[in-house]
Amino acid sequence: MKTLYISDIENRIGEEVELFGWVYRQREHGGVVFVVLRDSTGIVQISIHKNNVNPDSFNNAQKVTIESSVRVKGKVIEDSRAPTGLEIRCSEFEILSLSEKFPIQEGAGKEFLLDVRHLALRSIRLTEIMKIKELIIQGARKYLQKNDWHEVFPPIITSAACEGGTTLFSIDYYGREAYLSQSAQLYLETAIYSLEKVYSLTPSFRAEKSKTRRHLSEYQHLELEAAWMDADDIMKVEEELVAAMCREVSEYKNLEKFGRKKEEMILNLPLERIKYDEAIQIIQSKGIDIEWGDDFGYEEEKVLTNEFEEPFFVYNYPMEAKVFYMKQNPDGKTYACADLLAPKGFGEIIGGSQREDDLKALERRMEIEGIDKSRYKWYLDLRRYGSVVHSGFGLGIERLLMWICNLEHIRDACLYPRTITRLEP
RNA sequence: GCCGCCAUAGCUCAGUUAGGUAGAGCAUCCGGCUGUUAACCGGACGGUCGUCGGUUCAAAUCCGGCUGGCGGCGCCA
Repeated sequence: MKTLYISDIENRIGEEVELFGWVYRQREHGGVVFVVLRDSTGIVQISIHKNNVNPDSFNNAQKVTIESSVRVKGKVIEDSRAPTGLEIRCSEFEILSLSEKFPIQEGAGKEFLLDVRHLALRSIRLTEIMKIKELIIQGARKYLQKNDWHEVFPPIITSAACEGGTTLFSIDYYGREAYLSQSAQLYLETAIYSLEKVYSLTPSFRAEKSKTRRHLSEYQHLELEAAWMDADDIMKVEEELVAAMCREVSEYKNLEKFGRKKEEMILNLPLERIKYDEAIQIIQSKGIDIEWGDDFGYEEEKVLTNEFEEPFFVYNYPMEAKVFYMKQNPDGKTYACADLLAPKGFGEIIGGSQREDDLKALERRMEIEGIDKSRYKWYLDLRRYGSVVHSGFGLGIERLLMWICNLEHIRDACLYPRTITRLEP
């Protein structure tokens, strides 16, 4: 078993070490061969001098191909000429598996890289993005555990829509039509009557034929739901959670590669909160034609989010722009809901609200929006048996990661992005 | 669903405006080089120009259909 990783060798200067990894680059220069070795922790240059190794090792280093797996022995030395300032002076170079010609080379196009995603995942950039994705989830779990949230595991196979308009993927369920879940929310609502504060991290599926850089057909959805919390309470949870996720990322050593500074990942709480009414005014002041009651399109959202440096809330949206299960405000026109928007056009990261806990009011909303109540019997039951003020929200992990890593396209936030046309590999 | 764009060597692309014998860089192969950093230098190899049809003496280039894809909007997290 491998025991030493490339990131460990900075503590082993002057020592003879053995490393296992993959060939990232190979350059031959007459009597010296340079191999850059890659593993999960980073890269290091190996120099193989003809006169310092046995002929087999030198021959191996000469013929080794990109992405071959290798075993290397040598002394760790500091050398400013090496890409990372550290280098292994090789004494043994063994090829474990000689790679066939690796299909990916510098300058490969986006489409081609997606076709060979199983190989493209070896890139340093994607490796780092996956590590940061893991960090934000770790940050979330730490926060949730510390604050006594219970993790639950709702079904992915469901019988009905959770939200009105969005399109569902249907599957054959023993001869009946079933759907892949697009949100765990309604199931989480059922769990708060026993566990009070619950969350789930599940894939959600949207069959929207969306071809934008912010959309996936399958994404990681972190959803929270809590009894005894109103719209203000849940906004506080939202910002604390996002701050905890960002704080975890702030320790990542290569953040500057993504154009981020450590300080930017320490959010200043409370985050700014603006009413929908104010948001409309800001957008109108930029010369865009929008009226009260309209939801923001992408152009409007971009103009608005460019006014901010950190994520911020927009709350109290008009009812016509949102969904039936939200709690109506006393003004009779808006919902007690809030979205968390990332700055600089990255857009909506969280959508949340207080939920309607009054049976009559909920039924009225469903009638107005033309929703078949019989399909939501169990959901309505929750309002018959000890109804309680409660709130919740959903966070798109890839959307947050996209903002944190300044990604141009959300597909880079996934191992295997699922988009309209992309099902393989 | 709507709007716009693209398809030429293994990869990235030029050539299309104005029709006239298919180009470059990288990769691959061969040779050279003991400090390279996407190494460099020399040579070789590499193509039914997505597909079907039309116009023309002549089509990668002009016109039409089809297929595949990209970007954006709507919708959303």
